[in-house]
Amino acid sequence: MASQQSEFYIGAVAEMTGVKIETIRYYEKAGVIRPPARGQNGYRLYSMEHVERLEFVKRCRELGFSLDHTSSLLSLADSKERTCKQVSGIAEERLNEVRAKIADLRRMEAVLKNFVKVCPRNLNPECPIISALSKAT
Amino acid sequence: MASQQSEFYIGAVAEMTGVKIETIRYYEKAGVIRPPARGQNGYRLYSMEHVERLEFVKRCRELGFSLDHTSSLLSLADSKERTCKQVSGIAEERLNEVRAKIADLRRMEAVLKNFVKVCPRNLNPECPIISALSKAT
DNA sequence: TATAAAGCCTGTAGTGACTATAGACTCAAG
DNA sequence: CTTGAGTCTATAGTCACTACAGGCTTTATA
Repeated sequence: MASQQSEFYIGAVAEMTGVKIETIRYYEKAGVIRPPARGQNGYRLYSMEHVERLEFVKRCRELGFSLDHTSSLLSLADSKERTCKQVSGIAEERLNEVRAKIADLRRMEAVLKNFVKVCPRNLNPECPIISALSKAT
Repeated sequence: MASQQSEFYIGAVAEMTGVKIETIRYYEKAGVIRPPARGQNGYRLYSMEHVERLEFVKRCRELGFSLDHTSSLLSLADSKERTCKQVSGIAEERLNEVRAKIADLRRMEAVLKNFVKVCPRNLNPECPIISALSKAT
């Protein structure tokens, strides 16, 4: 609350956020997070604000948002002119992607499940899986 | 059946299989499919066997098998010493991957669905999505 | 005090599975 | 004879990291 100017080296930030050192530097180069101050030795000096931003990015990434979308969400979080609609637009887009991917994977799962079911799993060379992969349905 | 030695240029093969020209060349360089014969002009000449192999690869890729696993499946398809068990081992591995990914995506879906649900999607800056992303749960 | 270990720096290359481009050659049609 | 389509090679770009190599600085130990 007061003027506690706590600053952290990259290693401490990595430990606090669970984002790897290399990834933090990568985010900086990719323009996702702003470059922090530097000490006399050239070391990056992060403030608590940086740590919070990195946590924001981490949560976005855990939801599968691209770095582009993550950057957009981050600037919306900063902007005073943002509208709730803009934010939910990005979220909806991601939700649709996720649902499409689930549908894809469920199709794959069905086929693979059947493969495993019909396969005798023995030591003979005859295999229904190979047959299925070898000719069109 | 007879000695019909039909040969195709890469463009024809791409059209027949639905695998893009560049991808076919990439598969060759990556060692997934064997290099075909070449005509006097240097053009690749594919046999029907090549076409079938490419279709095999395509089906594997549609099930999400890695190129490594696809290569393994392809050589198992060729091998006389293969066992059904080896094949189903690879399929089971992929099935587990697919199920793990579905589980991941379902978690994301749940969160995103809730985001969209609780978001008023209006023109105000207050947004529960931004709030949720900004602080830890 | 010397030195070693740990941490930080930059820059570059590798990952997977393509996709795209540049520049050159060949081939068929008008 | 020229145009356009098809093919060739080699290289770079994509995404989101990850892993070096080689060189600083800082901290801990002998």
